Order: sequence, then structure tokens, then C-alpha cells
Amino acid sequence: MDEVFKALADATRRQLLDRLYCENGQTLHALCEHLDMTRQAVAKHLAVLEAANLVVVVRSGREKLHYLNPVPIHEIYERWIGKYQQHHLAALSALKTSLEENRDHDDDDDG
Amino acid sequence: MDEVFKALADATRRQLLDRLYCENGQTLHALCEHLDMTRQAVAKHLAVLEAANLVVVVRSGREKLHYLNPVPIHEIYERWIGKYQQHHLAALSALKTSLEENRDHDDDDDG
DNA sequence: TTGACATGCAACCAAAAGGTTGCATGATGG
DNA sequence: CCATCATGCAACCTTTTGGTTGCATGTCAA
Repeated sequence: MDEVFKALADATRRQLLDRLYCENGQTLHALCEHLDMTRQAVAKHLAVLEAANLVVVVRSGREKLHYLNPVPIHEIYERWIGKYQQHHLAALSALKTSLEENRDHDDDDDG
Repeated sequence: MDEVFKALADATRRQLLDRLYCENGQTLHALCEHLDMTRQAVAKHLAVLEAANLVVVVRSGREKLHYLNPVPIHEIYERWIGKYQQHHLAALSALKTSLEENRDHDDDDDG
């Protein structure tokens, strides 16, 4: 869980996930094309993503194909984001109720 | 966006949000109670959360009350998580379809 | 007023993160 | 075979991060 959050904290790594989202199963070399840093730096980022299980790799000869795994993102949503999502919706709902209350007796001025 | 992801990357900060989720509008002092670090360290974490707009503060005399703001979390979901969520669901859907295809003519082996 | 309390600010420090260079290994293809 | 290409590994460096201590400021209440 913590590893996933930490992995997502870096813009470069989110960019890598975005690229895999567009085109799944890319090599390290291909993923380097769009990034302004050394291959080794990108490899480190991919290692972090792999450790967080956000990326799964498959060896194929001398190439290593990287695949996006959206499951941890889903889990983060289920076990963390969703809770606050509900909070957010509850707040909106409360606001709506409050507005309706005010409409019911709309002489009520909250100044 | 990046600030929000970075803010969420630290376990202590997520813990702080969780505490505010349970009981909104707490002072720095109150939030320190459950954490094994100095008040100053906690204040720094709260500053990060505030910079990311995940926490909103209201001064009240010598106290500073911290309130959870779920909006950035919602935005992250809308602008980032949701996309991968759909990907996840699409994958599940594809799997389901595939299973159904196999059931329809279950001599069909895709080995 | 004054002491206690809640917070703010700054210097400092160790560890982790993000990046680099250099070299090693293993597959591919002519 | 052997040059080339894709990757792996390790040492090293700088900046950021997470934490500390020490002291300053402002507010409440007796």
C-alpha cells in the first residue's frame, strides 16, 4: 500500500504508467525515448513501479516487456480514496440538503 | 496535482488525514497525541498537507483548527485514478467476455 | 500582569531519493 | 564468430525529505 503511494508520488513514474496505458508491453529502451534522462535512471523508476506491482515484466529474448497492472490502483481506490470520495459526496449532499432547507423557508438568511 | 500525490506518499500524513476524517477540526496539539514524533515534525507534515490543499486551517484564538478537504482526492480520482479504474474494469470485462466465448463453444482452446 | 499553553520559525542532521558514469552480461543477426 | 543492441549492476554524487533541538511569539486565564 505504502509502496504504491510512494511509487505514484513521482511525476516521471506516473508518466511511465501513462505511456504504458497508451501502449502496453514496451521495452525499457522504448520507454526511454520520451524521457530526458539516462536509461539507468528510467530503469530505476521501472524497478520502483515493479516493486509496487504497478508494472509487470515479461522477458522475451534480450528484451524485457513492461505491462501496466492497474490492480494496485484499484485497491488504493477501494481501500483509501473511496472513503474520502464518500466524504466528499456526503459534503455535497449536506450542502444540497441545506440549500433545500433554505428553499423550504427561504426567508431564512444565513448572511 | 503533483503536490497532492507527494503529500499522500507519506504514511504519517495519510494517518493525519485519517484522524481528521474521524474527527474534523483538530488542533496541532491534539493531532500530536497519537504520533511518536515531535510537535514540530507534525507541524511540517500538516504544512505539506495544507500546501496540497488537503487540509484547510482556521485560526481560533491561540488555536489553529485543521479541517480535512477531500476535494483534491476527488480530483485525483477524476483526473487520474478513474482512467486506470476503467482500464481495470475493461480488463475484467474482457476476461468475462473471453470466458463466455469459451463457454459458448468450449472446445475452442486458446492455449 | 504573568505564567502556562499553543503555535511559529530557523538551524541543523541523517537518511533516502533521483540522477549520473562506467563497466558487465547476455541475446541477435550477418 | 563478433559487432551490436538491450539490459543489469555498482559506485558515486547532489538534493530532498523527515526528523531533531532551541528559542520566539501570541493568547488565555487567574
